[in-house]
Amino acid sequence: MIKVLLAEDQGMMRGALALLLDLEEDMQVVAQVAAGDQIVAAALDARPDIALLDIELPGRSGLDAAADLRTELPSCKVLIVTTFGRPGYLRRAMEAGASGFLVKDGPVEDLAAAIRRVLAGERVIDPGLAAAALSAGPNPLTQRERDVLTAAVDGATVADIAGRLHLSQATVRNYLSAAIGKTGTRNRMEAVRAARRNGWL
Amino acid sequence: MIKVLLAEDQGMMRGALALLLDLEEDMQVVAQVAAGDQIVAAALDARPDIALLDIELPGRSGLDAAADLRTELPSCKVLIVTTFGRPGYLRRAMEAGASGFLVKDGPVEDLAAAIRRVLAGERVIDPGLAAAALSAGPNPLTQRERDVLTAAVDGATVADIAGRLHLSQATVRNYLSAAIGKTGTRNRMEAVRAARRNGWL
DNA sequence: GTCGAACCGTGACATTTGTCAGGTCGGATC
DNA sequence: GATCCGACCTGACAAATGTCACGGTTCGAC
Repeated sequence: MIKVLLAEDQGMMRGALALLLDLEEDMQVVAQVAAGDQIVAAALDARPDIALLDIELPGRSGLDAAADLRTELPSCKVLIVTTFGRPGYLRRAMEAGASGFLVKDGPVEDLAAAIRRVLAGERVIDPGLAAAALSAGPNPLTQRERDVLTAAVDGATVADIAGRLHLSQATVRNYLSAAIGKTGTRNRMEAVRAARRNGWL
Repeated sequence: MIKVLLAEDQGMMRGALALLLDLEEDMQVVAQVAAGDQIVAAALDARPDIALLDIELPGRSGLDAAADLRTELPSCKVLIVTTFGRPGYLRRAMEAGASGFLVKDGPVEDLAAAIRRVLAGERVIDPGLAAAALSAGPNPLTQRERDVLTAAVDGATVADIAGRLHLSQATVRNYLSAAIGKTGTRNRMEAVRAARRNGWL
């Protein structure tokens, strides 16, 4: 019997997937969590064979939780199941030790199949997405550039960001300018969108 | 037997919900579509008793499709099932003739229950969300202000927007300024976010 | 027929933003 | 030790943005 942990913040999605997986004769959902910072504790308690992790979760990113899981419970495989097939996400998932990366666009049948393949030792990755991740290259942004960009997502002014990050306004502008240059965009909003699309934030 | 139409762009979610509803003895999913502009055609073909519509769909908004359905197939009830419980969405859904408004956060059991209640003639609306919709008030933005704001979401410059909407740059700035004023924000990005949060776009 | 509201425009102004050319400092790497 | 790179900073400049006051048209409501 395959024991599954399910981390997904959307209640309806979580419930539907749990119900669906429990219908499989050889699978059983032994833990369900809605927040990223509950994943490790729930896994240590329920001892699943595999963890299905969404990426964008409240509390802690599924990618960070995946890395934690690899050290805290190495016997548990990790399968990332996410809405957004972003190149940077895939790259980070692999670096975090995930065994598979599935986007929620595909048919439901893929899910149980992916679980079985991962448990059989395979790596499950969408071929098109893998190609996109390779062609997109690694994240060109430095840590500080990411910080400044993420602080700019909600329309904060330079003064806001400078205050939040304890930087000079001129420095913030320089980082923003660098990020705009590296993303090949024209202003901070385009830079934010480009960085998000690639999973660089 | 309750015949259900399902409109949802995320394949995994759509499949899981269909499977789940088909498990109910008195329900049957007679049509599944992934795009908003296929809803009416599919409904006229399959003649469902109720249509579950997501709002943010490719092709055509679920809210617009709901209005179409009310005229093309009045016997079919509409239940909006969406990720985002935005006040403006709820208001528009009611104006479009929807019988219910459900957010995907809640437990799956709510879905079948909501369908049955709608078919029984009830209106199904989250009480907290209804209160929020009332307190938020109606959409204060004019049509043109909405146009300009939506054209600004991707970080387009004033010149871009003016070109896309065939307006003078000065006019665009005036509309943006008005939208910023009405939303009580400080710049166009905050205005966009505020308008989106309220479902005014 | 008057009124208000939405629509579209102009011109001028202060502020914010993006760019560029510099400089300091610490930690890798060779 | 020289050389890179990233983290910080400064100052100055042009461009974009946001605000304001003002004008005009159209259209529906009262």
